[in-house]
Amino acid sequence: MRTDAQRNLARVLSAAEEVLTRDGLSAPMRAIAARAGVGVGTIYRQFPTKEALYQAIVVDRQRRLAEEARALAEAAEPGAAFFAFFARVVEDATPKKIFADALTEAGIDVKAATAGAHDIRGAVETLLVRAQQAGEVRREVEMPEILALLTAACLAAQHQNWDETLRTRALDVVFHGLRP
Amino acid sequence: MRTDAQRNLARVLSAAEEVLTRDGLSAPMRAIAARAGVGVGTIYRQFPTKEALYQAIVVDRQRRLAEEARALAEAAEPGAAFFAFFARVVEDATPKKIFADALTEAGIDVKAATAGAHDIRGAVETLLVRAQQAGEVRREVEMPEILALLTAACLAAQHQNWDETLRTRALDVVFHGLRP
Amino acid sequence: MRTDAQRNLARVLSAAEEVLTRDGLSAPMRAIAARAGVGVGTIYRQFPTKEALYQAIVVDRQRRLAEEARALAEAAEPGAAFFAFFARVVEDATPKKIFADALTEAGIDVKAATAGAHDIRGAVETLLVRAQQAGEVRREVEMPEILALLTAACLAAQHQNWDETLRTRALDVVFHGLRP
Amino acid sequence: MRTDAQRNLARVLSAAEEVLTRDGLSAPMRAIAARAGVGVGTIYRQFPTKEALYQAIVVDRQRRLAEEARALAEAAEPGAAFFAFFARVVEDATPKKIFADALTEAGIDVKAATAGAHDIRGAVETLLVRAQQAGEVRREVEMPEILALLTAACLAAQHQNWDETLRTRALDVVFHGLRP
DNA sequence: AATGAATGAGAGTTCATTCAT
DNA sequence: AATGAATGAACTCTCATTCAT
Repeated sequence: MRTDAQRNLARVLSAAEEVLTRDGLSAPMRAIAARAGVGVGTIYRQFPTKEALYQAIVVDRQRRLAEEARALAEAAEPGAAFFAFFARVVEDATPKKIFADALTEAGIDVKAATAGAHDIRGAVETLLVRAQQAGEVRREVEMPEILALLTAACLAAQHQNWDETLRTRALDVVFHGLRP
Repeated sequence: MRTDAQRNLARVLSAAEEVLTRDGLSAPMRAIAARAGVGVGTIYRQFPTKEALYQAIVVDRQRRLAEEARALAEAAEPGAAFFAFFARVVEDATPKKIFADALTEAGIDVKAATAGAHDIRGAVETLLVRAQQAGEVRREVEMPEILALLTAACLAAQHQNWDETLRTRALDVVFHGLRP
Repeated sequence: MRTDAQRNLARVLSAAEEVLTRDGLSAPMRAIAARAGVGVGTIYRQFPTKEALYQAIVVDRQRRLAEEARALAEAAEPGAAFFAFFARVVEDATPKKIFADALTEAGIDVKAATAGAHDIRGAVETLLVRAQQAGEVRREVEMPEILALLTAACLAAQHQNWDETLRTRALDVVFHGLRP
Repeated sequence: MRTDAQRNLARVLSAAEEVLTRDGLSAPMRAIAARAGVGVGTIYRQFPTKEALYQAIVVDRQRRLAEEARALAEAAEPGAAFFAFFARVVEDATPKKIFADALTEAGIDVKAATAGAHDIRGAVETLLVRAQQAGEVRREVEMPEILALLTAACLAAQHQNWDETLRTRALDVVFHGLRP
């Protein structure tokens, strides 16, 4: 039964991300359960409340973002890597409100900064510092505003449904402001 | 009873702004009515649905923003005026989700751009053009990204509850990116 | 002010009959007031409750039906007069639920039978007796079933929206059953 | 939980029939739920709206009426069978407004006439034709007026709360009118 | 005397959560 | 372990009735 349970957990997380992302936090648990092909009771076995399920997705996002950031940390061109990561996150965020929440927590939650696997803050900071050392980002820029700007772009991209043109033009301004 | 009705309308709008702003669109109508010191029926007399009440507040916001923008349009220093308006909006937005909705509509709704009193888009554009003519903002920057960045900052300021320091640092980057 | 009040009373009754008849008892008082061109308060000055207003209309109907019946009581051909009255009531009832209520009260309410102006029961009975004396209606038929059948036809005509053909065919059966 | 669900469905239908029949369509869902000993949510699980619940009862009535009619279709004396069915329906209808609605639908809805199990129209027509072939009902009488008269009697019986005497006397007239 | 704004109980309906199966 | 039927509080909205103007 271990395997079944694991598969169900994965299914639930995936379905919840899809449904909550598309319909907002007010989406019914039934809809998530139906998408996952399980009963609502099965979700409640894993997550005591809807809020807990949402948090689990946010944490999952953080983990994936941190992974991407770490993957770019070794890149040959630190400046390009940093800006690519920034743009990539905003691009993915367009239809996904949850990205912004993931980043919000990263900016606020101190514990998250220390948790190894989910240390998105540390991973992004590595990118930032390397880009600064390469002279591609101004030295006086610090992490809080990076996360703030990243969150802002994600929120607005999702809220206003930015198309590619608008995303490019808006990020151009931000990147211009980050460069020396 | 004309006077009473007017006072009640004002109370309702004020209470709705406060409550919806604080608790989001999911705040119950009862809560708004209680805050306004009226019965729920009194709200429904003026606004047929909750959505209509929300829209009324958004429109009111647009009007106020447009007024502020127009007031700054004659300022002696166009660059300072533009950046001051930008910063002012974000500052006010910090606890008010509704600013972002007002701006989102301005970016999307074409009709809003033509309605005299609520023409926030036109008012901001005047500020932008004058700042560009004064050489304080890059010529290639256009209205869509201005509204997108303004919305983004408002959303994030509210979502993450930006303090003054964070707001200053984040806007510094954006303003740096807008300058030549 | 007496004239104004009287005119308002007439207007209210007329509007109430129209609206309640068309939309049923669940029609809002506002709708009736609007149709009458008065405020709701004006209705409540004349009728303490919605129920009282409805009763007033029923009584008014009874009065009119009784008048029609009395007018036919002197007719040359008693049989034709009786059947004509029966058919006439059903015809008028088609879109007017209130006819049936007026008749129902006539069948039940003993006081109504004694009240001069509203004595629909007495007026119909005169028609019936004369038709029986003329040999056009069977002697063993009595008032209770006459009112019951009349009510039944009115209710169904309104409920099923009888057209002329159906009304004629259904009443043919009833009239055939009443004749010797 | 299949058994519980079935029991609850039966309870809900039974309670709904009783309450809607007694208090009309304006009876609150809460009252039905309380009568059935379940929560309102349980009703909404089976019936998406109050209207749907009402329709379910009407359809159920149609089914039962059609069954009774079919049972009588083989009877030895066609005339007696037809009149017995007519009287039986009116008798049962006395406290049940829903019978009339079931019949109204039968008279209007063409689809109902083709649906096997609910084909009340077809079942009654069989009774009628056999009674006519046996010379007990006039040949010129047709289905539309039969259903109209049946509905009328049911409506009035419920509306005026006919007692046995009144029912007998009223139906005597109708049956007399149907006979040659 | 007339108005209609205000009230608030109560309507239908939804959905997070529980728990019998 | 998994299901989904059941629960009922809470939601938005309506409308009979009251009462300040």
